[in-house]
Amino acid sequence: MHFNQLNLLGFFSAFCAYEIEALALRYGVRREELQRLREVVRGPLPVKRGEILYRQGARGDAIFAVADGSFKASAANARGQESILDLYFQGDFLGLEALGGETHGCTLEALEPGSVFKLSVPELATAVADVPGLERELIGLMSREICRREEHRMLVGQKDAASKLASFLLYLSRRAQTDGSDPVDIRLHLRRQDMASYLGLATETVSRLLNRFARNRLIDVAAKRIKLRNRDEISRLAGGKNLWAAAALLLSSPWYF
Amino acid sequence: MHFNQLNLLGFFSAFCAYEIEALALRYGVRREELQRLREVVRGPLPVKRGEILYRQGARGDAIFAVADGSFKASAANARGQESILDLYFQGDFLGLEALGGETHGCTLEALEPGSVFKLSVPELATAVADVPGLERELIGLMSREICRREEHRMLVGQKDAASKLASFLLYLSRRAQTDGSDPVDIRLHLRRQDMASYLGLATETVSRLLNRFARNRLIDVAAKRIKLRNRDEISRLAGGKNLWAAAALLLSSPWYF
DNA sequence: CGATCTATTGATCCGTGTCAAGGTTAGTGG
DNA sequence: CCACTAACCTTGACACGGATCAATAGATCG
Repeated sequence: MHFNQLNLLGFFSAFCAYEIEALALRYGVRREELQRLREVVRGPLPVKRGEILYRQGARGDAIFAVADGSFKASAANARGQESILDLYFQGDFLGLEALGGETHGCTLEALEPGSVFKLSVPELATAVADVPGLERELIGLMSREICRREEHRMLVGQKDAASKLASFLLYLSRRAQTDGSDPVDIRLHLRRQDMASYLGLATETVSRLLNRFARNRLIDVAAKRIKLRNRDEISRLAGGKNLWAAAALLLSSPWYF
Repeated sequence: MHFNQLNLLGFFSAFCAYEIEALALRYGVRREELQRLREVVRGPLPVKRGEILYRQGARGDAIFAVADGSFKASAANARGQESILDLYFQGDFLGLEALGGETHGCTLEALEPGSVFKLSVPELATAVADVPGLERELIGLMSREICRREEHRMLVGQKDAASKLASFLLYLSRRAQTDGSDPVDIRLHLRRQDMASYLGLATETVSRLLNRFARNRLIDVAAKRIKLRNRDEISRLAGGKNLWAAAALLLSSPWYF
């Protein structure tokens, strides 16, 4: 058995809806392994808006896969105020940082009604012995998680506020696309305050920028929705002052050849 | 067999210096498993200052463990200029983000003469079948890597430049301590330019701040060395304007009880 | 010992945080 | 269904931190 990023969620869905026999046929997996997995994966469990999946400091006894909806990870920073560390959408796995046996470093809250699959960590740990390829799949998940977070780190590292916001919009669009949602008319259940925190900006700056973008016909802003109208211009903003120089430098950098 | 964070590196060191028989006795590991591991781990391999372990875009066909020295991970950002994504010290594992089978997202360069253990990814992938607990150990490594990077993300997310630098100094001190180096007199083979990039600041700002800290008797600055003289004051700076408020809020937050 | 890269220091200016006030939305209870 | 309240968003004025430009001094290396 070998899972991969795209089909794992679909597999979970089928997993809980179908009989073992049908699944074994459909995915070419041995019946005993499936039986074992069914003991580990629970769901899809419905979650309400504002529901907390786990809190900062709690034991990492479960990880979650987002079946539907969106979630925010937040933590109290050194100053004591909440700051948004991460946003999760369909297909993302939550709580991987606690797989090493440590506690959760952040609090996870649902931004809208949705549903998740829940995987108990202790049960997962024993199941890996019975299900070949499962642990390997976990490694793949974590490596992708590292890359996903890396992207956010580069985002908050940007100096220009407009670049940050533009990059953020493009990221949301990309995510919507892979989730099968509309990549142009983006639904986003996030307050300005949360966006600002996620981007490392002040609330007022986000508000000002969104409205400036709207004035310049780059986007349309509505409640809980942002529509991209001029993607090229947004990309240009996201890339910094001159993308051409970047491209030129990239082409001349040694590893490229 | 069960490795853990602290002894894995020591295990590698012993691994390459001793005979299989002696190791099997010392660590209580079966001889066949050791034989298998020896095929995967190479080193310690000496590296020169400025040597590149891998380049951005290269296939992720190996991961490395730092036996000695320090390394910087850099990548060309959207603007085309190099930016420092990460710093690695003794005991850190490099290249984990490529374990999922993807390419390296950054270039890895030695900051000083040192040595590394090299683990071939394809060989590692086959070895996990023979060595129980190895894949599980990899998952632990990656979860810690996620947390380590998270810390950096919070660092670059800080607004105040002095906070960033102070946090950075404390991080270096903490790392030096766990590596058995002097946590007060920190060796650091890093140009101002690289520090600035790592912290998301301008070179001049770093220079000014370091000298301001030195003027205020917080630190002593020498070539490739920084000595912490007033750790309390540095902590205060790192924590933002008032650490007390933060502590109070933390104590009153619901998950704490 | 010059050539090149790196660090320091000063002057200036722009961007964004902060404070303040008013407007809008959402959620609650009568 | 509407009044009421609290939370959220927008907009303006202002100050300040840090980026940027520029020029000099110091370090490093062949």
